Amino acid sequence: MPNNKLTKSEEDYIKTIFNLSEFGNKQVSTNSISKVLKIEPASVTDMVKKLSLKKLIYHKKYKGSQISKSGIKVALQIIRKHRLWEVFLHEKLNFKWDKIHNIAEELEHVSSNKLIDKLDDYLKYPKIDPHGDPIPNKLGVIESNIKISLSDLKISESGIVSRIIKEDDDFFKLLKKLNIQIGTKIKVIEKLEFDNSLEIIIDNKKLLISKKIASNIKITKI
Amino acid sequence: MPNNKLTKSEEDYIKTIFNLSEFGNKQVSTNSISKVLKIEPASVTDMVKKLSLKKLIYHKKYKGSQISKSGIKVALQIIRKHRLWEVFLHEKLNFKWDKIHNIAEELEHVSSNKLIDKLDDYLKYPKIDPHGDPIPNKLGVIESNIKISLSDLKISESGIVSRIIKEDDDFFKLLKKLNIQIGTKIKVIEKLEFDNSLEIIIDNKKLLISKKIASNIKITKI
DNA sequence: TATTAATTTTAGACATACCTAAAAATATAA
DNA sequence: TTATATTTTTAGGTATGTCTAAAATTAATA
Repeated sequence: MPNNKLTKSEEDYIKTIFNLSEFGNKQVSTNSISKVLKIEPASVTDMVKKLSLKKLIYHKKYKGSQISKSGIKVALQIIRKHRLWEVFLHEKLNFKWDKIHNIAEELEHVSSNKLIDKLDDYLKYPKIDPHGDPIPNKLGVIESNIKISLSDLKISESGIVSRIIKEDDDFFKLLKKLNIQIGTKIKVIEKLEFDNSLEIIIDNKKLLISKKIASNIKITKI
Repeated sequence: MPNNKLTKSEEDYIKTIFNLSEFGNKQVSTNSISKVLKIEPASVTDMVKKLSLKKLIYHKKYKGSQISKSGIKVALQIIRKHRLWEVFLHEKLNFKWDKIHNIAEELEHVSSNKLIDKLDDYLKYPKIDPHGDPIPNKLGVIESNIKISLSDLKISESGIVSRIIKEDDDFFKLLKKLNIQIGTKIKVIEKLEFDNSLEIIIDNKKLLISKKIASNIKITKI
């Protein structure tokens, strides 16, 4: 049974809980939601109760929240809208990739499904958004095994190295020196405006790599 | 002094008051706003007081409301957004012209001015929307062109439909049924004394339309 | 002009989505 | 394991934007 139309607030909570839950597997604490949305924990408790009544999440007092199947469905549709709008803003309106998030944050709450499907068609069914994040299809399915360039990871996102593009001994040597190989876990902590270099963390050690290096490394987002 | 960001509700009221005021010249009654927005008169009174405090309208108890200069400015920007989105929906996403109004109604409240200016550029600065309504530019200026009401056409005169006044899905549907849209050529062949209905010819077919319908259709005389 | 009708406003309520302060439950540390 | 700290919830409050019912004002009509 499809739920009634959700408010912008409800949608924001569902999206946040989904994002914090790592695809629905983890319990999400009231405090963590509070921090992401910058809303006081007491208010989060209120909303979490409400969403629980609507069966979009499960919630037990003092025990955190877990997103439900129908909650995941809703979340994926919001994420789909967000990312499709990001593609539009970037590709058609020529917004820089770091300027599109806030605008998409507003557009994602426009309700018409017909609109988003037509937009999807117009954009030729893109699989990833300008940040490299995968776009769920109409049914909420995310194509798995999507690999994106390390240089497309956003700040504070992580991934596992899954492919090296440039097949070249010198490049391999360089990577070895940096302790980067297939399977290495990498987290991006900063992107320098100056030359697009990435500051990353590997095994708790910070290092700086150029955009060129990063764009020759494919990773699977985690 | 630019006002703080307005809520969706406030924007809806301002737009409505502007539309009812015929470019700021007329007093607008509480009841007429109530009817357009489908909100009870008592609630309209509340909001009208609030907008008056913000100097977007002038309001005297029991005497109706008049939109102020800054109110007009705000209204024109909302209308600009609405109509640019309509062009986008129609031209880029291939929505039928009678389906776009409600979606644009939501999109017009997305706040970014940068967004709307880039959209304007992307659409190549259109002058009219799919309903034939003029689109204010960034500064709120509307390029004028002389249009008269279909109901003011005389017997045996013809014109091209250039604008639909009443923006309402039911009315759009009716027009579609009658095969009337922007660009349709209409000739008036009779005006009935009985109720001021017009007998007109479209594509060599005669039909009868009420005065009310005719007065909501603007045409350019040919 | 006096009465009736219509419009507009006031008064009091309600839902939503937030807040603060304090209490309750859980987690951590001595 | 008890004391302390942290997290979460409850309780009560606020602003926004709506409502209904009734009072005030203005307009229409007999």
